[in-house]
Amino acid sequence: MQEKITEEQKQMARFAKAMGHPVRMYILELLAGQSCCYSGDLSEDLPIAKSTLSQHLKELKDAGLIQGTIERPKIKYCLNQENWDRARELFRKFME
Amino acid sequence: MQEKITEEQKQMARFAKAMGHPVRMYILELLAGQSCCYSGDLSEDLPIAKSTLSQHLKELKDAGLIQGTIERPKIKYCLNQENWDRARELFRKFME
DNA sequence: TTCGTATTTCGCAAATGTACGAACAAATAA
DNA sequence: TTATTTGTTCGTACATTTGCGAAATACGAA
Repeated sequence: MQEKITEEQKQMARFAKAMGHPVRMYILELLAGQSCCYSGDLSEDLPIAKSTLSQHLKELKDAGLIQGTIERPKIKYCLNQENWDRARELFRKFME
Repeated sequence: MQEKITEEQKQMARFAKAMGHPVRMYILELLAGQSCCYSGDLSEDLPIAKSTLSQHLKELKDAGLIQGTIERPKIKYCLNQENWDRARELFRKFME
C-alpha cells in the first residue's frame, strides 16, 4: 500500500489536466504551430467570454505550459519552451 | 466568432482529461509497459479505496483508453489498443 | 443454500472546474 | 480630464470530480 506514483507521473497528470479542455487544446495547438499569439485574437476565434478565456490562459500559465509578456496595449502569449519541451519528452517516453 | 475548435482537438482534450490524474497516469503507464493487469493488483499498490479505484478505471474506460475483460473471479484490464494508438498518433502530431 | 471473493454501484460530502457579466486596473488617445 | 482599449479579478451559479464506506451484484466453492 506504499506510494508508487512517481513525481514524473504527477507532473504528466498536471500537464494532461491542463490539456483536458477543448479551448485549452486549441490554444496550445495554435501556439505549438506558430509560437505566439495575442489574447485578443483568441477572443475573436473562440465562442467564449473574455473572462472565461482569461481563466483558461491562467490555467495554462499555472501548469507552466505557456507564458505571457506585456506588449502594450496587448499581451503576447507564447509556449513556455522549457516546460513544453519537458512535457514533450515525458509524453514521448510515456507513449512510445 | 465561429467555432474553430476541431473534432481532433476535442478528442485530444478528452484523452488528456482522462490522463489528468496521478492515479490514472499510474494505471496507464503500467498498462503501456506490460499490457495488462488486474484491478486487485492495482488496489494493493495504490493508497485509495477500491470504490475510488473502480471509478478511475471507469473513467479510463469511458474515455476509451482501456478495456476490461472478465476472467473469473477477476477482471483483467488492458489498453484499448485501437484508441491508444489513436491517442498516441494525435499527441505525437500535436507535440512533434 | 450459504459463504467467500472480486468488483461495481449508491449515497453522500467536499473540492474543483466552467462560465458569465459587472466591476476594476492600467495605459494610451482624444 | 475623460474616453477607449485590453485584460484581470470578483461574485455568483451550476456541473463535475474526487473520495469514502456501505450495500449490492455476480459467481464459484463448500
